[in-house]
Amino acid sequence: MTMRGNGSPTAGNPPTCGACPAFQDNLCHIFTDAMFADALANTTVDDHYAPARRSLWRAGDTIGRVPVICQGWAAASATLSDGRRQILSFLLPGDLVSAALIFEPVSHCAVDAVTELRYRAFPRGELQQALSRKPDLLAIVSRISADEKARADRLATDLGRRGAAARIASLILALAERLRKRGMMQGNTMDFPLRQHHIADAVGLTVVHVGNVLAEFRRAGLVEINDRSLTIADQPALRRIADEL
Amino acid sequence: MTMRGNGSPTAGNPPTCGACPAFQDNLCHIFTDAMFADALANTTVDDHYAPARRSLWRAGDTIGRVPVICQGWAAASATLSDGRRQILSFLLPGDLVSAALIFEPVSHCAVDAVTELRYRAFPRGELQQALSRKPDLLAIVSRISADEKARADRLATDLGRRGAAARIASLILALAERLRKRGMMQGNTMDFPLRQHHIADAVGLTVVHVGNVLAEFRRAGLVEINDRSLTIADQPALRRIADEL
DNA sequence: CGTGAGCTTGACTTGTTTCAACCAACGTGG
DNA sequence: CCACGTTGGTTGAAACAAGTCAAGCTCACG
Repeated sequence: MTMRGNGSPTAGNPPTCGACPAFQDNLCHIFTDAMFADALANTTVDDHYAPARRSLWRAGDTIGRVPVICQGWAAASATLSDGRRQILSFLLPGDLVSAALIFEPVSHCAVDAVTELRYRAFPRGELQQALSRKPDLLAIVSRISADEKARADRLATDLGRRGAAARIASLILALAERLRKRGMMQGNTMDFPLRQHHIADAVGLTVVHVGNVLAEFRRAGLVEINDRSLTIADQPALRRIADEL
Repeated sequence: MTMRGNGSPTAGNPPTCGACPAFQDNLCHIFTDAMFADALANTTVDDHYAPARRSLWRAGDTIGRVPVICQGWAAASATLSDGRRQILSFLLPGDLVSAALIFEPVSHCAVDAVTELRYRAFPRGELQQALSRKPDLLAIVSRISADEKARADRLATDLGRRGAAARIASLILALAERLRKRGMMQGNTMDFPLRQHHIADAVGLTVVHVGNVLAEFRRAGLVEINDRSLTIADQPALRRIADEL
């Protein structure tokens, strides 16, 4: 299955996305799910490409279609008036950018490409129709939405009640977990395209402090990071740290 | 409209909740909305009462019906293994405890009564049926769900990227705003049943520090707090603080 | 009258930020 | 080819924000 240029219609083709390996639960990649493939059989689909570091949408932007990440990582974030930034979630291949976009065409946070990125946009109207036709789809979407909410709540408790080391350990473990579900872990190592400033903005710390904690993790033999790849060397210990202070 | 005892069915009665004043948008009190009143016309409804400080549900609990707050305040929170707690949102009269509960019967966070509390529980099955029958209702629920998500994201950015004073000011303003929509503000003053430990758990600080900041606010003439009631004395200044550090 | 929950205040400690300097890798254009 | 700016990472010292510990106070309640 190959990617098409911007806006090229592929009516009749069950829309799939060749970039992502096997998916093991219905939280991911819903639009290529058997049910959706049926519901969206004759819909127009357009694919998009963005280079690393490109801003895709800013808070308040109108998004005509419902985007799904196919390849690469992106970050959804909120920016304060003085420039401070909080990354609210990392978007991985197979992720709907936001479940809310199925119903409302306006993004409430900014989205930036972390790596080179490919995403696919689906027409909102047909999605909604499919949704009201098949209650099963509604269950899936509500599941995705609940999952987003659970992740946001988890982030809030991490930021509010955990120390630096725990937040960072927690982030690493959560990403590993999500990647594993997508079959994107090789043993205990994963592609890790995040810069320290991404991590800092995600866990609410400064870049310098993140660097220190990460160095500490490396010294303690918890993780190894080189060349945009991270391996979890001592998962039990990392998990212990994530649960503690 | 009067309250009934636990579990007493009121079939045929459009379910309303006499405790809450006028509601000005569809985010609140959806179950008494004209559309829902129709959809749920002959459903059984049961009312519940809980004294202040009572725990209603713990994380992971199964909740048979979908609860809506009628009177009083509650807090939804996550608790860490060592007892630290993060309040994820305060539930006000008219609030659905969680939109996710419409689709799944298990709560992913704990809920505690802040004040003496009355809430009403609706049968999930009939709610879902009404939802798939009328697409308008789906729009409303998706709106509520998006709103919950936006609030969670807002909380995360506050906790991750703002200082103590800003977080507290932000909380006060957000509560005032929500109460105003419900017609529960008298000018610039509101009922304010929160203890300092609630605020502390909501903004991710210690009780002592919250006390200090609040004292500072009072000294600066920003707010007045006495006898479980809070009045915003200098809203512009408070707003400025909420946006800054 | 005692008890416990809630608020206030002060002294001290810790975690995190800020500021600054420096290095390595990389791409660009002369 | 080299000089150069940019981006990302590392390290150390000093400043600051928030946490901890502790004591004393009020008030409501039994």
